[in-house]
Amino acid sequence: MSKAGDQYAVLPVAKAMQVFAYVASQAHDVTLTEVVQALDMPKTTVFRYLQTLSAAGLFSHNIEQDRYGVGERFRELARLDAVYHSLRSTAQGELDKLVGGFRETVNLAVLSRSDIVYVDIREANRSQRFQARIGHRNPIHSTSLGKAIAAFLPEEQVQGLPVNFEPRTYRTVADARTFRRHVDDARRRGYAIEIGENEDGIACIGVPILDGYGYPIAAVSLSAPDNRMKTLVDRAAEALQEASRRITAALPQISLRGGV
Amino acid sequence: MSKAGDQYAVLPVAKAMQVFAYVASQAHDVTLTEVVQALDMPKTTVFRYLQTLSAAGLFSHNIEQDRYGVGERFRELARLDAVYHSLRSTAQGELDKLVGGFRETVNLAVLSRSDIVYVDIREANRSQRFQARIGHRNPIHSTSLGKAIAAFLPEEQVQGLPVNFEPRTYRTVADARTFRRHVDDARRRGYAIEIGENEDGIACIGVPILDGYGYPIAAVSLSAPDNRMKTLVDRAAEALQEASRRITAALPQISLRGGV
DNA sequence: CCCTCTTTTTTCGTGAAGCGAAACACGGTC
DNA sequence: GACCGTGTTTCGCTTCACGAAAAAAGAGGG
Repeated sequence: MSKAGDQYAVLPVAKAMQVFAYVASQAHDVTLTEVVQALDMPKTTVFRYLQTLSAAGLFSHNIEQDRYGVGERFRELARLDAVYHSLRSTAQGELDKLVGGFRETVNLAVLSRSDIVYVDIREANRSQRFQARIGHRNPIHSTSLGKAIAAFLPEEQVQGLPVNFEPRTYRTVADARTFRRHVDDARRRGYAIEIGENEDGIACIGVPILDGYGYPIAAVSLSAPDNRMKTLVDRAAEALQEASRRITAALPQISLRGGV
Repeated sequence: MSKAGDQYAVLPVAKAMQVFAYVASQAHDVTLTEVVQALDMPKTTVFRYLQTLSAAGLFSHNIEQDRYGVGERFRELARLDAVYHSLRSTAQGELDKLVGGFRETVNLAVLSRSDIVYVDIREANRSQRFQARIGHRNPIHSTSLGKAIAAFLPEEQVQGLPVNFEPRTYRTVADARTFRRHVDDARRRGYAIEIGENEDGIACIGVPILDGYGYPIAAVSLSAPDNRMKTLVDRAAEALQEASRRITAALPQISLRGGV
């Protein structure tokens, strides 16, 4: 494989990845010597990589047979990536359609601990200063994205959410009761609204994206200055829900349960 | 994570795996500084790991945005593993049932280049000396496993098989014509037979395992001394086909195409 | 348009630590 | 019981990974 030329390559890492790729592409669990012969590396070196990768959980080491195979941690990461990858790629077209139809900013976000994380953002209007960026976090309680996801989370998981009710504007939801009401409303309605609770003058309407098991793995939202938003709430909610349904349909049938 | 105590751990590899896990578990493509902050590692170090992992194809480096994400090579390996893992785990019970029902050795194998590779083996009779082991290879043309798979491969792929017709016993198929006939017979019949062509005195009957797209990703076989085999060909073929169908049904709906 | 701040890339000398030969231990097999 | 073919362990020698700090490349902002 390419190893010269990549001037910043860290050799142990590059070689360990060769081992990784070999083991992962075998249908059976492999032995130390098998890897050594296949990759023509010193026994000690391969031994150490196998140990290291096993310790990291990417491999599982079957002690009684002295065989190494792909580990559960790797499979978790792979499942997570499969879902997220599919989410982003199928959402792409839908986001484009939405931003094209409304000429307002459209966001895609997932839940991560007590925050929502922006995964994709399409700005209709590049002059806005405050827009979020990919990877940025916002609280659950101050965004329509967060409320939309919370609304469709299993009850016990909503309880467990570490919401801190940190105020973002003077309108930010400040206590559990109000939050609860907003979330219940969102569940009943099928979409969440947020008016200047995260950023003054900006309103948002958010819709969850459910996976095949009804679990809200993400949310899409449309955000606009609140005067403009008033006139298009209904149309936007409808369009967002349609987009969400289409994204759900294209998602792989994989459950994430505790994987996040 | 555990890093002390693992006396053979190679630090660069272990740390690179932390980076790997972080990137893979984010829903969005990440930036260098984001990883640095999240993992609290020196910037240069993380930079090098990201470069190394990108060079290995496990990550993709989005140059214009300077973001790193999971790469296609990783996804390939993940798909491959998902299929193989599922294959082995769902085959397990079926193999047990077969060996219990017939008291003969049962094998599970996949195709790898010009060989079949044993993935699981259940020996009814531990006194046999010649049995294959997990990971061992045998030629396609001398085994019922190979012929069963070849019989259900797309035509152009059968042509491309680098079969060398190396003789294993005096009965081994020695030319393309005969091989062709055996394979065609197997396709017609739904199972392949092999009588002393791989090992004197041992006969085998093999059935392909198709994935959801009809592609033969593996094969199961029952092998027995040929005198015993005579009396149970029909029953065995039936049982193997039943097992194969059940395994297929439990396989994930993922296509492997050129991934092997 | 230039200036400034942020983020990524490059350089470089030091010394920690990865390397691999070879020796050891272990479990089968003849 | 001696002999493979395994997987571990040790050990001394460099190698090569490390991270500070500087340079380059972008992104805003005045």
